[in-house]
Amino acid sequence: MRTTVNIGYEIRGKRSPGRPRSERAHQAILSCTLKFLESKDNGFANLTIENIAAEAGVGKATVYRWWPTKAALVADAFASSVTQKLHFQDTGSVRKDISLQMRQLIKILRSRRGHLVSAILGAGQSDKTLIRAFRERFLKPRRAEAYATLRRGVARGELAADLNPDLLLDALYGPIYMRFLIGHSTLTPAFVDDLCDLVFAGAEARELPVPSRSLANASGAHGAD
Amino acid sequence: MRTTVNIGYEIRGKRSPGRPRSERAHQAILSCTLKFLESKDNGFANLTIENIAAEAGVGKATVYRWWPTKAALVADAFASSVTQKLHFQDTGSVRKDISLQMRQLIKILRSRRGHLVSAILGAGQSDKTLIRAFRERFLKPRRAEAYATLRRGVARGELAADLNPDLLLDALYGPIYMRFLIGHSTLTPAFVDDLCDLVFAGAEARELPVPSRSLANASGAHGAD
DNA sequence: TTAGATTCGATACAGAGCGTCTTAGATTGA
DNA sequence: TCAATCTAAGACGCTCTGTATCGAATCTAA
Repeated sequence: MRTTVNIGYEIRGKRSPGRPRSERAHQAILSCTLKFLESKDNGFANLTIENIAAEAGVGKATVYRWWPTKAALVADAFASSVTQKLHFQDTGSVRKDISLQMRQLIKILRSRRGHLVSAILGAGQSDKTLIRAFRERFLKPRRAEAYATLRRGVARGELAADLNPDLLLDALYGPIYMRFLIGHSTLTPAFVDDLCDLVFAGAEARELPVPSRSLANASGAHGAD
Repeated sequence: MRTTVNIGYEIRGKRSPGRPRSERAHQAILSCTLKFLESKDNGFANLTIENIAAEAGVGKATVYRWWPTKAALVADAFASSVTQKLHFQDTGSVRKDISLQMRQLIKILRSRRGHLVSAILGAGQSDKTLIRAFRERFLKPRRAEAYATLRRGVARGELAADLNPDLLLDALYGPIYMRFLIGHSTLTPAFVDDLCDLVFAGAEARELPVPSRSLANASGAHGAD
């Protein structure tokens, strides 16, 4: 299943004969998919290939040629939209670095882009391709950055060295995703602050910093599915 | 929209004339819906009313008569299946009471019943009726029990009295739901233990127990949607 | 310049499932 | 008995699916 944004032709100057793929059509399809999913009451369920094709001024077969399923299309649209505005700073304080990024995340989740995330995660519950795309293209890169941030905190003695980084990150981000997906309570900056107060209180170093073991190989800490 | 399990007839002995509703058909429909959603690769998306009707040996119109949408049917099926095996004990330790219940929860989520939960939460992302049904019928009753458990902990001086109960509960259960829905890591009893270690460390009382304010009116702490 | 390859937009097609409706029969209270 | 309400079965028009076909367009290679 094709789930990568891959123009497919013109690799090292070589190009197979034939009419080249229309980049205009490609972009129009992804753009219309994003626009559809970001709008108010639309979700994965009522997105139809026919609508997207018509909206993009494209033949239906052109969509099916490049994306075998609706899920693959949405996954690519999501990947092409992943914001670059979600980074960790280096303020000298882990707690500050992370809470700032958490604030950025809830801002995105509460914006129109949030609809896209809930569409992906929602449809992902019955389509493993989608949820995998979310993990690989969204979660994993951000985790990699977070690991680096945590390692800085350990080196500065702010965090316990033997703390499991995935445990800490899930404790911080899990409540955000839970509130986002279940909607039983609001996602506010004050909530982020309180959450950080609570979780970091249990994550602080209680002895002098020692060479980290569990954080040293943090990037390999992803468990199986 | 009808989303309550309501037999509808025979209220206070009064019954309108006409053939009574077939309880056999009613139960067969709910049962087949549950069976379908609990099986391996089935989700809300590929559940069809026609299949359910055929499987239950029931006319399609009989389904539509009682449930206006697929979502209402699934919500009712879910409500009729909500296990009674998910309660909090009173061991004398909040941490123990809650971690035991968390272990029960992950056991359910990892079982066939977990498919039902992910189907509800997944489809709920594009159907507010469903996600509301989950909150009202599953989350809220369990939260009410959890508040009581936390109050006991405050009274015993195990928890800080000024701690927001929803914050603490989201910090504990959010990571479970996140792992369950995103699947980036596993839901094991060891994870529950580590998570409790981390979160309760920040929730412990650091002064003598005082009369609780935020926990006193905990049952009214649910925010807006 | 030409032949072959590949894509394009458009549309036709069969199939699945939707939600409504009709039918004929069953079961109740008045 | 009769009106009311339910039942199972399935016909109906509709939308969307995913595939196939069409002539036109655009590229490489000979």
